[in-house]
Amino acid sequence: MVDESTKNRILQAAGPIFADVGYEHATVREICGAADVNVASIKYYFGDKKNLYLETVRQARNMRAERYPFPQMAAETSAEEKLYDFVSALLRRLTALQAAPWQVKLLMRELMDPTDACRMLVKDYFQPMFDSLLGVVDQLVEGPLEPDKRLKAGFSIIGQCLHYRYGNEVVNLMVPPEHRAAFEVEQIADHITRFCLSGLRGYAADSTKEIRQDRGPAAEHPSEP
Amino acid sequence: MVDESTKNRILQAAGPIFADVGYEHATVREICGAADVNVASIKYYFGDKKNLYLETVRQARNMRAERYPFPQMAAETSAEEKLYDFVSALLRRLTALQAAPWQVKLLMRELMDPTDACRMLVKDYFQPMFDSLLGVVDQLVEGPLEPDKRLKAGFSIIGQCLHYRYGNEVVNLMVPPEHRAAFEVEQIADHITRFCLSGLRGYAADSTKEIRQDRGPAAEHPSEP
DNA sequence: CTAGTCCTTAAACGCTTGTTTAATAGACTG
DNA sequence: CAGTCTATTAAACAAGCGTTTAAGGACTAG
Repeated sequence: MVDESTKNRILQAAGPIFADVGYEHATVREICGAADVNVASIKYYFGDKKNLYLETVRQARNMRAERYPFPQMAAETSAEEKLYDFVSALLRRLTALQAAPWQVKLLMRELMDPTDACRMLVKDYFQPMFDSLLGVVDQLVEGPLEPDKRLKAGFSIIGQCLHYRYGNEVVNLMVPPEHRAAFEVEQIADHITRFCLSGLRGYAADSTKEIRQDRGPAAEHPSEP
Repeated sequence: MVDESTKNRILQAAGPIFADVGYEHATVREICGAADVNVASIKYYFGDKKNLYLETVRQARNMRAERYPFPQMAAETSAEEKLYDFVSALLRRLTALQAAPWQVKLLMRELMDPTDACRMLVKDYFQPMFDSLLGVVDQLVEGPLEPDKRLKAGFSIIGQCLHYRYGNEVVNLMVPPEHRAAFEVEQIADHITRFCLSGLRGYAADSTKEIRQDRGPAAEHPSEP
């Protein structure tokens, strides 16, 4: 049933390895060892390592795309609930990344540190998610939002989520052990959702108010050396 | 005046290189070339490459620490204004990172991808910033916040800022060119500040309201393969 | 002057990397 | 059967890496 061809065995072996250690740290010898294949096969089937990586990313994208045509939310679900679902699903994917399938790991790697032409597919993998999020945002504010504000609101939401992945190390250092229990996915999702809901509500409202009193360009840090 | 000793020349040369290309991609030969010094000097003065890196990070931290005892805000400044200043300063540091001094680049690198024992100094470099932010948060909400909520609020704020660095590539891909102009530091800072202000205001208020109606553990994505 | 310490040097070592070669075996074809 | 194309192999290649060696120069102290 499964494709046991040499070429495919290489791809199957390369996926998890690239996902775990990244392009640079992955060696063709390790990949070929895992695939139980001679090193020369890479030249034979893929030309070189870079090309193998590209095909691996492509494969990961396709596998995910057919597995997840991003979750359709029922129309009757409230926008608030949709937001929570989005946030919680994203958080879950990000923080459970340790145990995530290699396809997700690999795509995340590309998201954080895009290589070459792959950013094209980063785009067509993540854009749909983002658009669906923006749809929820639209429902949450009364009246249409200017396009750039719409985008910024979206970034604010996913920024808060992604921080628990990007800044994972730092978060752990800053949360004292006795409060560690309050940082489970559900509770973080709950916080972010509330924060964003009330953030969005007040958002359009006071868009006129000035934050800073006029005191010149002060409060700037001294210029860098 | 300046320390022209061989050891110091190596450190001066190593800093920008590690900052630019990271530990792995930096080669001792390149560093020694830049310092105009023999490769063996690294063994002589630092033992090995890893140790040189450690001393370089240490040096960067010290230089920044004496340059920036994190900005004291005047007591009469409003909390709203303080928040804006914080956000805008952080954004500026992050997005102007292209031209940032190597010390900042290097420390950021450690923040995003901590190596070994260095996370200790990641902590004592960033914790003070974070604490000062939490102080501002305290002023912005009426009544004391539970400790974990306080932390989460802080993470929400810096998460939104950091996203413009971490997700820089993706942001650029998702912002169409005609709205690019609306993504200058001031405007992003303005957005984030407003979003957080109204987020924080409503935050404590509706902490009782349930977001999700009870419909079981649904809306979960299908389990990963 | 001599001995000893500190520093610097060119060269090589040993290892790993991606890539390539050339030989081989098998399957299919005319 | 001879010939050709496909697939696979062990081995070597060339380049880069961090590290080490051993020798010698420059200087100071006895």
